[in-house]
Amino acid sequence: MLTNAKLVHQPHDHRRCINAALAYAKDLCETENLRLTPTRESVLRLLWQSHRPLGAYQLQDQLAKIAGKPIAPPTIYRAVEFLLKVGLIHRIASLNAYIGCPFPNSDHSNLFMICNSCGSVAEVALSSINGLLNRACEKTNFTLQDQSLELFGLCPNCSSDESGETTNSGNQNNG
Amino acid sequence: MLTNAKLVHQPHDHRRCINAALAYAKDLCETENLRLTPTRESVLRLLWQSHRPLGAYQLQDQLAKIAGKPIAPPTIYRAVEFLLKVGLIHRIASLNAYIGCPFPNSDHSNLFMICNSCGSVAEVALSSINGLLNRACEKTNFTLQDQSLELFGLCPNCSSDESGETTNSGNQNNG
DNA sequence: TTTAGCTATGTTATAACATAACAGTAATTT
DNA sequence: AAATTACTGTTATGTTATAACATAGCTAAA
Repeated sequence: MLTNAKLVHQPHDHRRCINAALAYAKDLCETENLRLTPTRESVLRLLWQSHRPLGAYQLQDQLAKIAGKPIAPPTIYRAVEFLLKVGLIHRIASLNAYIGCPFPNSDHSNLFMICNSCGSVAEVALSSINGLLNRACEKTNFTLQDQSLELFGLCPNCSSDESGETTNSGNQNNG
Repeated sequence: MLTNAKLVHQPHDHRRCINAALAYAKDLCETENLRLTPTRESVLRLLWQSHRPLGAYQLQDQLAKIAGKPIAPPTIYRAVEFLLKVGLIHRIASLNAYIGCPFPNSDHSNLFMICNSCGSVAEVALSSINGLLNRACEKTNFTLQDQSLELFGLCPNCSSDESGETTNSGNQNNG
């Protein structure tokens, strides 16, 4: 089971996450002859500023601050579209939000664990899940092309919270 | 594996689907002391008119026709909220759309097979999936509360279509 | 049988998410 | 340098969802 769950829920040097993601992205774009333009790089960086997903309009606000000028929605959606296409980020459908992909180089199952309390999202790649899903699809003659698996609940930090806290701005460790 | 996949993708007497869903809903509401008001019943009926999900504004249009007067969005969202809460329908997050639940009385995994071509949606309840997901959550100390598992691809009918058809209004059997 | 409380609906406005369409600019190829 | 392609800017609009407040109708206790 490949996952960034431990990392997401523990204090860590978050600059490493950002740097690793950026380095990978630059490398990928170089070898694939893709253009990691300033806008795209900024959006990717923003999506790696925490382990919580950001919506398009949150990205818009933050990018506008960085750029020092207003940014229109299409700019964000174009950057997001590119990053999705090349597999550097994911869209969390149930949240209408986007998050950096922690293992963009590996086949994985798009399985997300979304904390209802602090909003953190960990990703899990689990080949046994894919096996089961493939078998279910075969049985029903469904040709599988893509998938979105989203789990909702409480992350380890929020689970152990006896405080009954239900805010979304809680005790996450973003590094 | 509990599924309505075969039914969804074969010609069938669709009135049975509608009648069964309505009968179950009425029974449930009676025994649980809930109110299946005319609006709620209409929305449920609309969601059972085919095995494709409907968006809130599609429901709005169709309900307005039935009612012979304009219907405002909150009316739809309230009915949908109720039906979701009592487990009679599901929300397909990736489509922002709603569909009747084919086995509302059983614990299931909220696993959907969504046809990219004709838009049909079949539901599958697979306890082995739930087992795997539960184990993955235990391993990572994630407290699972809810889930949304959405598979995209081609249904049996559209898979066997050699025509390369990509419309969304295709050859589905709604009964 | 009215009044208090609760549930559901009506209504208006707006928030939040996403894209169409077209103009302009920058990089790349020829 | 011209042609081509990829990217960005800009305006407008489409689509999905909810906030806030008013009204109506049911239910149960006094």
